[in-house]
Amino acid sequence: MNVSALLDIYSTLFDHFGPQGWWPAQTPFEVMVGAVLTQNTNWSNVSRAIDNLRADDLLSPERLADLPPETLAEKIRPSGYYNLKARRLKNLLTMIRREEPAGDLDRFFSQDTGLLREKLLSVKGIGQETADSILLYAAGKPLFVIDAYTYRILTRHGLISEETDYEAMQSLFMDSLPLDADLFNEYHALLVRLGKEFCKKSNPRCSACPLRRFQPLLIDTP
DNA sequence: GACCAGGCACATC
DNA sequence: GATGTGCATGGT
Repeated sequence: MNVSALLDIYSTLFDHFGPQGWWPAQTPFEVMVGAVLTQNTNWSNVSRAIDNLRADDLLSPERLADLPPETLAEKIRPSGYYNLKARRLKNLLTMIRREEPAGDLDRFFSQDTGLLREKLLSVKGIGQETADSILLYAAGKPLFVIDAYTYRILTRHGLISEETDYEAMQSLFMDSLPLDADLFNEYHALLVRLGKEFCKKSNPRCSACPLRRFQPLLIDTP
């Protein structure tokens, strides 16, 4: 894997799908909430949960922090794992309130990226993908987000081994591409788009995949 | 009814 | 350190 291959894949995806306009949210705080809610969950379910919060005007750090955990859980029920995710959101809100009592997210995000990432990762329920999603899509930091689709796409095309971990995949992109938040934003969104349409866990539509010329290992199962 | 979806923490060996 | 399991809804 080298720079030109990664850029070649990017161009191919962009030419095929066009700009994805990510993240699907109205505010940075909404991105943070969505990043937690979408853990191992279909976005359409997350969207319902966020609609519930928006309908009650709860999409702010202060108002969500003041909400009883049971009430929060009920609001986000459609996103699945709702008790777990209510706790995770509460953990995140507690950290933010400790860092920024006024709930000033701009100020929070103006910190050093590495430090910010550590603070996010220290929250129970925020792992690498969720942290990086928040950093890229809410804070605009140039970090490449790795997810299940990225892993599946790269392994199925024989571009990485199945043992490759999160950090190694992230380095793959970040060590060769320019550290550009707009590029990383679009690239990750395009990989998800490709994953949803062509690289599902079962029944991959490999023969119609825009990246088919990159795959030495074709998996076109009946 | 089985399988899947933009993870993560924790138990157990 | 690797591997397994709980968490849960809604769509296909």
